Amino acid sequence: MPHKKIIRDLNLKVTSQRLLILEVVRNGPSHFTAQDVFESVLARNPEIGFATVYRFLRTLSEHSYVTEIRMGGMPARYEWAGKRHHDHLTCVSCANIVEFENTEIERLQEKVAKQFGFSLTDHVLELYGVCPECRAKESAAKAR
Amino acid sequence: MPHKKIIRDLNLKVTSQRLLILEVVRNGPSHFTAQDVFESVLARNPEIGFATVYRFLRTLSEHSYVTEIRMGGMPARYEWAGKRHHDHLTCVSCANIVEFENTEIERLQEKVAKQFGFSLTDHVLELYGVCPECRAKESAAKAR
DNA sequence: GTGAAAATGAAAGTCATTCGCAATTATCTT
DNA sequence: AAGATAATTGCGAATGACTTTCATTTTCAC
Repeated sequence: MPHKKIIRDLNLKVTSQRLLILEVVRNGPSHFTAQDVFESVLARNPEIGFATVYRFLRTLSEHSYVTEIRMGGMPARYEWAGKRHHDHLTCVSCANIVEFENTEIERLQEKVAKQFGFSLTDHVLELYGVCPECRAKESAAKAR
Repeated sequence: MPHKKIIRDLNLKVTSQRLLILEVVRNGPSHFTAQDVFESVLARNPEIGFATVYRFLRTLSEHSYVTEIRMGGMPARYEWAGKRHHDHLTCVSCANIVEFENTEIERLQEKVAKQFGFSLTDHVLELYGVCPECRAKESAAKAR
């Protein structure tokens, strides 16, 4: 979908800043913070304010164009929501993020909600661990 | 375990403020924010500082005496970690929290981590939905 | 083109949390 | 039990991630 159409779908005016933000969000790395986006955008247009980036990212996430993940303390991470639903497995040592999907877990979540009479609207599943590379490094360090 | 012993186990000095904080944490509601604790503690000792509560709660959570749950934006919620592991199902409408445990989900999480070669250290699973009471209210409101 | 309404940038404001530090206290040491 | 000593505290100021405000541009429907 062309970027202009996305903006119009949101009932917003098409501005150069919004186009630039979309450009960066869709062509950059898949996980990014508002700060990341702000910096990339700044490089191409030094006249942009970071409030504009925040504002637009918020709007995009409210309309499910991007997914916002807020884990305690640290800045919110975003990602373009085009792809299928998935959760994250994050390395606590190097911050590398792996995406996974597991329909079995999803199904069990629904089941739990139903058990308590809740209608499920959303969920957060974030796994934390040590990735293979960091595990290797750690055992190497221990052997030394 | 007596509160003094808990504090000594942490290699900390036994002070009246730490004892008071433990008192409040262990006898109050099971889920609480630092602000909640601060206010309860203030009622019994008006000479206590906010930072002291935060500092001690942080230490307690670092040593797994309490569990800290930080969801984006809002203040961190804590709970005494004595009980068995569980996750939360939170009502987005009235903020009521239901605890649940599901070993099947836990097992699948381990499996996912193993698939990617990670050793799992931690996880966050928070389900959001509308509780039975709020669902009833909502449909009543709609019918009006 | 024109003008009303929306968007923007810069700066100030929030809010939860953390820090710096001088004054106070708990726990040795003797 | 008194003093030494090192941790702890309360306060206010600092931080960091947003969020809002508002005067000034821009956009776009006519």
